[in-house]
This record gives sequence, structure tokens and C-alpha cells, in this order.
Amino acid sequence: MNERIVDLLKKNHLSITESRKKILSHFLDANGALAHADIEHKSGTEFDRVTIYRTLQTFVEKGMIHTIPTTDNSVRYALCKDECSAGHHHDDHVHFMCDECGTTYCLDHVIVPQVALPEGFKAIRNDLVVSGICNKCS
Amino acid sequence: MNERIVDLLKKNHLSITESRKKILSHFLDANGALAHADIEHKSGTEFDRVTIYRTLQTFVEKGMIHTIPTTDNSVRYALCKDECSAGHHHDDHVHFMCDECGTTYCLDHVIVPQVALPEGFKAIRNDLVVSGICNKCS
DNA sequence: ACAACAATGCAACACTGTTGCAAAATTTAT
DNA sequence: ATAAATTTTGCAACAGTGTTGCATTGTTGT
Ligand SMILES: [Mn+2]
Ligand SMILES: [Mn+2]
Ligand SMILES: [Zn+2]
Ligand SMILES: [Zn+2]
Repeated sequence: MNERIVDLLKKNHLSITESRKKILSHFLDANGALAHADIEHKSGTEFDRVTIYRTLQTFVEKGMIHTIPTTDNSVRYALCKDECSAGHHHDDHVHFMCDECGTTYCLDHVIVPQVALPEGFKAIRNDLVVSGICNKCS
Repeated sequence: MNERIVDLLKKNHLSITESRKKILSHFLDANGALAHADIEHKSGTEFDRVTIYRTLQTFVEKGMIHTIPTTDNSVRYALCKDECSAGHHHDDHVHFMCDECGTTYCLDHVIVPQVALPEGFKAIRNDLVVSGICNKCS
């Protein structure tokens, strides 16, 4: 378990620090996406708030996690697949937010469909967020 | 012009106040969506920040405007179509955010497609945000 | 014009996110 | 293993966003 975390950090050319290991482990343990506040609560007073912000930024830049657009305008993060890297993200999957339990899921196997836009509009990224009832709450 | 604004407020059983008239006129003038901060800047020191927040809330509740899910996690509002009312919103259209000019558009004629979800997930709302280059910037 | 009611401004507060800088930890070179 | 070079962290300070309570003001219907 700890091995996998250290390997992940090494693979991304990041120095091995307590905060990074712990924050990364929270993502590996979680089944849904995590908000900054979630990590802050899970970590207690272990790290400074600022450290969490900077660690999340770093992880995003390295392609280890990705942000999720949410309808309630909170920022959430989830682990990326192995295919993702610093340059290339593979964020073409649908995200699901449960109205009941609040969990946000990456539906990795549900691909966002393309839509035809009006004349002159050029799509670069498509984000589809589905809200409703998740499989655990139904 | 002023007539239309007063009518819209009356139709929604809202008392006619300076703030509501001005804020509503900003939406009628704008071609894209507006954030709270946009209205604050347009209004100068005319109203208190809190009044703007409360007015926006009221307009949303009455079905006059709707919030737009954005990828940069800012809250933006746009005028609803006439079909929208306090109970029923018709928010099944795609939204577009221009990476160049930052404008957010309601693409009223582009409908969000349905997607097949994994077993146990039940969709209640679908929000599709497309980012890219708008017709004015291309 | 008046009473009843609703909306506003102000103050205070909580939460989110960013930056600069000194101290501490990690990595690299000796 | 030690020391130097580089990164990361914690702290403090700050700006922005959004909410609430309460007294004051404005709007509405009679
Ligand atoms: Mn995802
Ligand atoms: Mn819209
Ligand atoms: Zn759920
Ligand atoms: Zn544009």
C-alpha cells in the first residue's frame, strides 16, 4: 500500500513528503471524489490548509488527479487513470453527483457525447455532469 | 424597455424596486451570462452586495434566471425563457464557455443528449458545458 | 394617508483560495 | 555520511465569496 503511493510519487518526479503520501492515500481509500474541505477534515491538524491547496495543485499539474465540474460550484478532485500524464488528460468521461448522499463519481466507462454547435462555435472540451440517485442510494 | 421590466416583475408577483429593475435590465442588456461580480461592477455603489445576492436568489426562485454550471467553478446567471416558472425550469440546453473572451452562452437550441448510466444510477438532471472558441472570437 | 408588509443597508461572520517569506525537510553532490 | 542546493512547508496576511440578524427604509393595498 505505502509502496504504491511512493511509486506513484516517484513516477511523477515528486519528492516524497508526509503530506503528499497522506493526501494521496486519502484518494486511494476514497470511492468518490474529494473536496479540499474533505481532505482538511480527514487530515485534522496534520497539515496546514495551504499545504493541501498546493499539494492538490501539484497533483493536478502532474496529471495524477483531475478537477470535476460540479453543479453546486464546489471544487472536487478524483484520481486520474494511468493513461493521464502532465500534458495529456483523458477527461472525456461523465461525472455523476448523487442528490441523496452527495458523492461524486467518475463514470469512467461512460463517454461524453459530442453535440453539434451553432455556426462559428468550436468545441475544445465537453463536460457532462449528471445528477440524480446513485447505485448505493437507490 | 422599462415597461417590459416592470411587467416581468409584476408577472412574477415581485414588488417593483430600484435594485430589481436595474439588475433585471443588466440581464436584458447582456448577451452572455452574468456573475454576481459583473453586476456588482456594473452597478457601482448603487446597491449593497447583499441586495444583489438576495435579488439573484429571488430571481432564481421565481424562474426568471437560472444558474449555469461552469468549469472554473464560478457562479453565473442567465435569463430563462418564458416557459420557465417558479416550479418548472427548462434547463435542458447546452452551455458554452469561451476560453478566449470568457463569455458564457446559453445555446438554447442545442439539447443535452441522454447517456446510458451503469446499473443502479438514475439520472434526474444532465448538465453539459462545452468550452472552446465562440463565434465572436474565431 | 395609513397600516401592513417586504426589501434594503449595515455589520459581522464563516469559508475559500492566493501570495510572500522564513523555517524545515528532502534531494543531490561531495 | 556530511554538507550544499533545492523543495516543501507553516505562518501570517490578505482578497473574494456568500450568509445571517436586525434596524431602517421603501412598497403595496386599503
Ligand atoms: Mn473523473
Ligand atoms: Mn442557460
Ligand atoms: Zn448516493
Ligand atoms: Zn469568445
